[in-house]
Amino acid sequence: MPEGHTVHRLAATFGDLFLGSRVSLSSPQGRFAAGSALLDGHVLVASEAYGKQMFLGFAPQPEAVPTEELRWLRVHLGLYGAWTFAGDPATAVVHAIGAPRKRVGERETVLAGGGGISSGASASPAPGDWEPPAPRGAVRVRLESEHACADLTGPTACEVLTTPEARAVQRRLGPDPLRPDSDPGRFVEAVVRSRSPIGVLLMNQEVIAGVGNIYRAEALFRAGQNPLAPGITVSREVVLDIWRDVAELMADGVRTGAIVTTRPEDRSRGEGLPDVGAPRRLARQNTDAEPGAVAREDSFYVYQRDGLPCRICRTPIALSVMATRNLFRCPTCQP
DNA sequence: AATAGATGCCAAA
DNA sequence: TTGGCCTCTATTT
Repeated sequence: MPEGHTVHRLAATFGDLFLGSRVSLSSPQGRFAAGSALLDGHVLVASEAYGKQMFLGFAPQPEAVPTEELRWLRVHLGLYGAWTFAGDPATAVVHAIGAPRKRVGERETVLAGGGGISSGASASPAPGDWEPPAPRGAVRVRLESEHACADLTGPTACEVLTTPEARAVQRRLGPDPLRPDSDPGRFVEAVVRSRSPIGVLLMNQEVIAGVGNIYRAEALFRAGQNPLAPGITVSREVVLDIWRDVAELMADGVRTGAIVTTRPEDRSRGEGLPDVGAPRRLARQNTDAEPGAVAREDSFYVYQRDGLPCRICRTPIALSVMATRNLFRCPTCQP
């Protein structure tokens, strides 16, 4: 269950692991057999994220190929999609999973050896002898190089596109706060010209690309903004502040692999506030066990904290539904 | 064993 | 607004 920060990490991971390498593609599950065949044996020459979508560029040979002639694998993880990586022991440790999967001990690392999640006992093979682990579950696509492999499960979109087709997809997306070339003004104008609630606009990928349900809820809380307010009623200044805040939060997310929107002083473990309670459902963070990582129950102001007291004013967090998704809000702090 | 639910999104009504 | 899709995990029976 990724928002944009996860996809940007994934694109970076593919760059680390496969850029410049010839890769084989297969579809262990079978549902992407035709697409895999189109790219099988090609060289990865580009790895990019636009909002929640990742584009991997392939060329038939390593020699320079005009951009117009590349083939692109477009992957959108949707709600459940995930990538898992494995690599030989010599391969640098990298990061990134899509959907959080709480298997004991799982981290954002490349799994050395053939054993999958907890490869454990078996002696590491010599780098040259590395064999990728057997696919686990319904693997739509496997990318495999000499030293690493990546398995995709459960994507909402996975297809091969030409360059113009890929561009057409990208053009329909709003500015992505994680891309340096993005124009905040496009976001601001789209919001202040719309009668839709700002809580809907933030989830609209044509308005801003990469924001999902957590960043929506948290950014609106941090702005003290009622999600129901029509965009047209919000000042440009406030909208621009929201852009800047989201950009910073998401950049943190890329760095750490986890969404953390609380300021240290607002976390229950910190000074000051008495324990404000754990959520009843334990959503997962990729970095739970990481030393220094912020615990999941301290990471958010409102997301999945319905019924719990607001960290600032103690009013119970309210839950409703907006744009088909759960919306969390503090009725007092976000009037 | 069965079900609910998840950081998403589309098409049909 | 609703149903459908994709997959896996945690919770409930």
